[in-house]
Amino acid sequence: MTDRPAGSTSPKALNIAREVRRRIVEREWRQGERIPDEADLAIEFDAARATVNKALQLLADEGLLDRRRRAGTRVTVNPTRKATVSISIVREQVEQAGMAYSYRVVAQRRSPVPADIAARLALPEGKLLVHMRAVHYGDGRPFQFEDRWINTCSAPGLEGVDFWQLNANEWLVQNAPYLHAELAFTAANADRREARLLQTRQGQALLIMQRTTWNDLGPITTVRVACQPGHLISTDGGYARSSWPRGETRTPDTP
Amino acid sequence: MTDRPAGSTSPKALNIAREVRRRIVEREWRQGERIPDEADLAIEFDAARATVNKALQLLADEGLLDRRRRAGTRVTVNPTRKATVSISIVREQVEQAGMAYSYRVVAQRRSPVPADIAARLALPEGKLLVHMRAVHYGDGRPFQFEDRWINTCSAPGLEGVDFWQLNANEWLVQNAPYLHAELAFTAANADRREARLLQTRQGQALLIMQRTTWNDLGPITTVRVACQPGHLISTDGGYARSSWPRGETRTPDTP
DNA sequence: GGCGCCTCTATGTCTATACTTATCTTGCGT
DNA sequence: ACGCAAGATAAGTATAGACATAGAGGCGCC
Repeated sequence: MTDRPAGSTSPKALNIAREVRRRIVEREWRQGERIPDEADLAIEFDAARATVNKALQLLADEGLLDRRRRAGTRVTVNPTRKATVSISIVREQVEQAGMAYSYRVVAQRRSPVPADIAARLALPEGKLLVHMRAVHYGDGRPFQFEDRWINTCSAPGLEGVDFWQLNANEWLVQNAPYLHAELAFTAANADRREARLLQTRQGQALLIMQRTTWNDLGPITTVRVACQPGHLISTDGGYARSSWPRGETRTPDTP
Repeated sequence: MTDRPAGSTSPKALNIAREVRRRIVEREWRQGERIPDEADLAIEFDAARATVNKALQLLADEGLLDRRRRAGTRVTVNPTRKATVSISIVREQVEQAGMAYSYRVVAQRRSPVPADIAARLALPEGKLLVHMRAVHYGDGRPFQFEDRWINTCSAPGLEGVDFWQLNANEWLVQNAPYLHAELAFTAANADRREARLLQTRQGQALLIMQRTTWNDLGPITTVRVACQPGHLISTDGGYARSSWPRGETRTPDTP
């Protein structure tokens, strides 16, 4: 439905990229081998060098090619492939799953940052930040529990906002675009509070997502999100801008 | 050390991207607002339209801009920002952490695929695949436990390989480049086997990474990796190729 | 032989130009 | 009023040409 990258009618650069990728995957060009230079490929594919360049850059970004000036382009030996995780606001995630979204603030107050959070934010320990805890629900069932610290200094306009009413997540996304973000995943056993708020048992393994954002004024917010048990975070396709079937296209047979 | 993107001597397209990003972050151009078209920006920045295009494409990929033909470019309302996880071979991860890598195969045999794995691979249930379990160690301590299914049909040349000796992970990376990959994270409580192999207690929360790769012949391999307790998977910076000052802009005071 | 300088090459980047394509706008005809 | 077609516009893509620059390889000097 989205599109059918029909192998020949899509943009030329993508066709070239696809063909080069094919040659690598089918081992016509093997790991570590040098491939023809841009000028030659331009002739072969009857394209301008800039177009070939674009295609090869794409594959280099994917991690399939190694390119160096003067040395030429070669197939990566131990490809470090990249996958991208898309972080959208929770409400959208929930609604996209066809559930009704709701949200409850569990606690909110200004308090001094503990050492670990301070370190993460590179702020002096004990500085007063807004600390809040909230639960996001889908169809009334707990979806995520977030424990967030907000640095009002980096989020002008935040003073007058009442997070008991407004969703901090969305307010920040819409009003405090960031320059830099860090994101990490880990797992942890649910403690008493998490178990209660996520309506599960203590000790249950939870996927933890930790996220910190900065702008030019400094750290904006750091949040630790505990996902409902069994929650899955999946990444986009194997190569950038690919438009692989959204998942359900279970190719039924494989000869 | 790495580089000093001195704000003006780096590639023109990146400078433009940086400036546009700044205008968005500092809310000169607000969410939903339409920004000047490429031609105008080209004039303003004294660049060719192609250069501006490149810059804006970059920001669109980051999720900061929404671009549509004829409609122009506007600042995304609810930016869905993307982060990328880099997946390299385990040995490199371990060695990069300054530890000595080792590896032990726990089990390997051909066996019929159970239903869940079959579904994931879109293969008929019961098909004979290579099933193996292995543990990766860093400095002798368990680092990851992997449970892998390999479809020999999609990995020609694999027949003659002895995985009791060779590292499957590396063999596959080097010999079976893929066209498409799926990657997902979740958390699970360690079962008896996992607890034993990872030298932890049963019930310990583990970060689970599930990965499946495909080439044009079909599914190649699917693997479920259980990481050592506390393991953190972190993503690259908030925007592509960013190089945030690794520490000096620590605004020490915030009035 | 080893070190450093020079050269030449393949990629990196930009430009000006042109054409394509999606889609918003306008205006015409009924 | 309404629907539809024509036009205009902004992004998408490609191209030829140019210059910049990293860096591999060769040369010569000591």
